Amino acid sequence: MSQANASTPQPTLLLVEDAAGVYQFLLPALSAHGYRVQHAQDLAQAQQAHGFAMVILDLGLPDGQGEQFIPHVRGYSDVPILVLSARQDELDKVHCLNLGADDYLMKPFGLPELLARIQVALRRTAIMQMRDHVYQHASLLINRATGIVTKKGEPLHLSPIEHALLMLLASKPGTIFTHAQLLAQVWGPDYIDDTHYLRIHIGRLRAKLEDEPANPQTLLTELGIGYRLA
Amino acid sequence: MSQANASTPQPTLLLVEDAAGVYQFLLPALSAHGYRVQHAQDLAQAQQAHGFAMVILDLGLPDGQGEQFIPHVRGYSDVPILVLSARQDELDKVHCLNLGADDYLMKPFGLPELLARIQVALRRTAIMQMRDHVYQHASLLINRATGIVTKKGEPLHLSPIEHALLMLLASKPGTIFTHAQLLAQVWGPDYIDDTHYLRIHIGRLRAKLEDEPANPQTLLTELGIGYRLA
DNA sequence: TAGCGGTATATCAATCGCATAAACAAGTGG
DNA sequence: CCACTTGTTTATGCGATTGATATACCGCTA
Repeated sequence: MSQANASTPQPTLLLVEDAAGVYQFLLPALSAHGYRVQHAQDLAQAQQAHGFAMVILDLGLPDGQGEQFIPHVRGYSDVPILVLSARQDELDKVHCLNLGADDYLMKPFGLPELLARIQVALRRTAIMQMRDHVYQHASLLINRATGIVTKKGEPLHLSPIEHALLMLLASKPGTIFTHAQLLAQVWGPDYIDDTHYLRIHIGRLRAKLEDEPANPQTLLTELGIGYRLA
Repeated sequence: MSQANASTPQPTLLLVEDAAGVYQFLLPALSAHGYRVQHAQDLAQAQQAHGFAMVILDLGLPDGQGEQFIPHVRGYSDVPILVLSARQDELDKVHCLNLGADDYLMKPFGLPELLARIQVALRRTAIMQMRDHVYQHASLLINRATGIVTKKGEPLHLSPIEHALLMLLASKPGTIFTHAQLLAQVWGPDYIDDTHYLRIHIGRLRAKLEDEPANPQTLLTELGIGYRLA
């Protein structure tokens, strides 16, 4: 797998590492693989860092203070935390993982494994972010961030009301939205009784985004309750 | 961190493991920590599995076929994959991680570490966040957040009254709701004496969500008082 | 064993809610 | 000014849901 790509800039890693022997090796190695790296040599520096996409934390810091950094980060962020340690104690592993770390790599480790595990962590967060922004069902794709809706790769053109309806439903796929909720959100609070509007526009939406509009697989009716996305 | 809690069911794990010595140890251990486990002894079985929240894959299968399961799963799902292996080869680790695995644990490993890494994977996929909203009993799942009810993984279709009744009962599982409470909430205050409505619709609910409707295990009668969820 | 209160099930017709079509009004851009 | 898109209204057919009635059940007691 290629590590770097001109059109997809790599994220920044925060390397918390006090041992010169380690960071003098890791810093150029990570850079060589396309990562930008912030380096902190102690907790104070680490706590001032910002803008990083993941943390590589060496527990070799004195007094076991390194572990404290895990809940500290977790207090404000969900970025992946990969712990490096020379300790062989399994309980220490479990402790760190339960504190909120995502991975724990024991020294000595090979650079390929470290790179692979960094990739895993970044890939996982990328998937989660995509999941937050993209809804997919069959050949239908809804990008909530951009508002773009495509079917079989072709962009769909939706009217403002259709768009608002679909975005609302896609904001919580699977969740049933009641008629009143949809009407209030899309048309306004005064329209919560005009369910016939809803039927018409749901019908038009289905005509555009269902393979068989008469047999909806994506935009589903909850009889007597409302609608939801599959 | 507590592993199990009667009212907050754990997700299902798919354990792909052919060695009896391993699964005879892992199956009860995982169950004891509150996980439901599907067990597949070979790839064919594994590929037929569905409904699991994560995969624990032992690479001990013959011909290195275990690795093939990783891209297979990735073809349709982002569920976490944790690989177990006796191989000490670092390249093998890197290979699996690059194929899409989320973690790689070398034998011998301790149960606490395995459990911690399972927790990490599930935490990452945010499945744990759903727990507060989900009621489970036997194969019945009620997601209060989405309003979706499934039995053995298949979504159940409920009528509006059935839905309202069940959601009300599921709002406080175990609590007895009197006939009057249910009638007032679902039908309206004028109907608190029409207990026969209740009987009919409880019966219809049971027909849909009980294994043996004639012998209810989930939606229970409190004679002379009302109904409750187990 | 029959009777009783409370509960469960079956059947069926009336009703309700939904999807669709068609027609019309309003707005937009060329 | 016209063609086109979008939003609203009305009407109709269909299927699911509901509630009424009748009947069956179950545990208990006399």
